[in-house]
Amino acid sequence: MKRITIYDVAKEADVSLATVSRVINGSEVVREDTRIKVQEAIEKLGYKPNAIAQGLALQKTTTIALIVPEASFFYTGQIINGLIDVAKIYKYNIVLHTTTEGITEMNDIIETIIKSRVDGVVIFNDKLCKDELNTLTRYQVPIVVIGNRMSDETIGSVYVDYAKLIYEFAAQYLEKGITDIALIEDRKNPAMLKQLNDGLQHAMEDKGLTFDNFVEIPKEYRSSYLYLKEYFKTHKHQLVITYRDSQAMAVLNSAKENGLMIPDDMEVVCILDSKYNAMARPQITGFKIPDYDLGAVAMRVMTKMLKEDDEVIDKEIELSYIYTPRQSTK
Amino acid sequence: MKRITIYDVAKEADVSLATVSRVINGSEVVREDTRIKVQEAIEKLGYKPNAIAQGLALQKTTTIALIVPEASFFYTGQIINGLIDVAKIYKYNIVLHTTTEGITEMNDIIETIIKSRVDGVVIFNDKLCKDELNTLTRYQVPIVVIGNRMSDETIGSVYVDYAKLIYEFAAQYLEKGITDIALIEDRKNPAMLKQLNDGLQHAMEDKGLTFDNFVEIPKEYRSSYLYLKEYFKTHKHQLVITYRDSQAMAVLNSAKENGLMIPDDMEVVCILDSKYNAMARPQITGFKIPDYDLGAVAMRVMTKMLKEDDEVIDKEIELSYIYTPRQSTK
DNA sequence: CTGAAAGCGCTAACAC
DNA sequence: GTGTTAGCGCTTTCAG
Repeated sequence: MKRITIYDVAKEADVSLATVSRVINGSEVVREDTRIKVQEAIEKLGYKPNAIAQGLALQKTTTIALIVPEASFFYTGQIINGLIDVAKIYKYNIVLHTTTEGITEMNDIIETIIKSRVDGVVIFNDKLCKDELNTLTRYQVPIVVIGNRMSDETIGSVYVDYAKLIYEFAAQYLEKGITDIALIEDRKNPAMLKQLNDGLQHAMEDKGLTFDNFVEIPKEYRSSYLYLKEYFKTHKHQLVITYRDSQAMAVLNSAKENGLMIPDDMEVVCILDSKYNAMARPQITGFKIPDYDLGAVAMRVMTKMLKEDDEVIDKEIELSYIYTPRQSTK
Repeated sequence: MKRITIYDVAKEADVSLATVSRVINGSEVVREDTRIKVQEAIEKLGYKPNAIAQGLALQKTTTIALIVPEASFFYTGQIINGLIDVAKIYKYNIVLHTTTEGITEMNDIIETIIKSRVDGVVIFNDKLCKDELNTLTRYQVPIVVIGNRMSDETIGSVYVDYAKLIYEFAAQYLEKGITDIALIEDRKNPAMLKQLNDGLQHAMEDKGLTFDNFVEIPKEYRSSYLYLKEYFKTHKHQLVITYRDSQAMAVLNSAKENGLMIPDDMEVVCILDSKYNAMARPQITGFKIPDYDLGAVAMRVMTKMLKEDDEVIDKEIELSYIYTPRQSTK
């Protein structure tokens, strides 16, 4: 099948290509019968407008780029889902970029993004440097950041205040006299870790204490499980806080196997709740983070930034979490 | 910053735009000093070639579309990771489409894909109809299907033979005289289910038996857990087979709470292994499916199909699984 | 209400 | 080696 263009349709319908263009774009000014004539030609030829050519002519691609660390974590998946679902509503396409360590230079991604002339980019990335944002800004690409609070002429953000989350949570425990609180984490996500650290620190300081119970574990489940199995032979805390579900499970399994009863001997909480937390035994307490909404709202903010009218919009949107107590805390 | 084009660079470097085009595309024929001159102009102006315009001129977009059911399952995530990683090597962009139930019509996706003139599409979708493939084929879009075996002039596929997998597995058990085998599954993925069913049926028939132990459970963990908690009050099998990790865990938890010991009273196996299977207690036996590779190989097949030379390529690629025994089977 | 023509930014013959 | 020019397929004034 030969590539069929607007020109073929024009000939078939015996009108000019301008008219065809008008009916494609739903212009009001076309007379009913010529519209029908054109529609039929389109149908007959199986014509589909070339979005690339449209993009060139209109100087916009109706696609936005999404940068995530990697696609396989449940919450990144959810963010992608949310983002795509609302992108669909506004007819935007999503081109996905991952910043897999060792495989991709962030710079390369930014480079291809600029070349591809996307209308905007949504970034959910942990180690996100100001540099990258700057070059994007230089090329006037609107940005929405997921996870870090910030805003600017062309930057918006959607985030959860983890510092506050952990502060409030820890404060409760400290209030009850429980002060041996440990944070068990790899350093995969420095920005997040900083927030958690700050919040915890803050809570401790309010009680005249200092926080120094940070336990660094390996990045993968298996090795952290083994690591912790050793660790809990000689250590124990009143409360252990982890970030991801797999980390909480490593704690759970290794502690149990060292004879520690959860939650009686030690309480465990996982910041980023997931369905797997409810499948573990004991079920793990967590905070429901609105991951799907982070994506959805980010995309919504993006569409607003992309609209021409200068309606004032809120460029920093904080989403809230829901404490979800289960069996791993008292 | 004004949009800067190849023309600006040409003026700045005092050459024609053809020359600029040549250096952008690494043409050999440019003299060294003019190349440098142009490079400097590009640098100075911060010029980035417009991929849209290139796409128009070259009749190719260097982007391929990926269709998945939804992004949040671990294995879809892995497929995406694999696909993107190799796409990166060949400089392809990935635009991601999800077929979330109720939100998207498959037809709409196909429509936007055709309009966006991607160079190819990779489909990992369960309820994938021949219809959609046909319209894609009609517009001569090369296709690689993940998960179902098929091939054609413009269609390739990468898959795992689940029928064989389950056949071989079940045959072993039947050999030992274990015949009360149940398949516990929702009907989210009919194509997959059919394969499993066929394989199991086949194995049973080889022993002069028939398979009729299909137990349909709800699609979400929580409800299937509750469903099974009732079910195991009055039922019990020698071997239970599930598809996804969450289903296996629902079985595990509900069975345990009904006093069934795993694996002594009942063995459990999960077709699609995941890291969570190793976190459960008892740890769940499964089959490592090369999800990352499914994505990676699919993309590799795609690049081969896209190459001009008519090197004969294998368009049906079967990947293998690895049986991973853990504690939930004897 | 419809058509003619310029332009979006780039590539690829074809000249020179 | 480098420049000229004709597209790639579509949108959008500007006339009529």
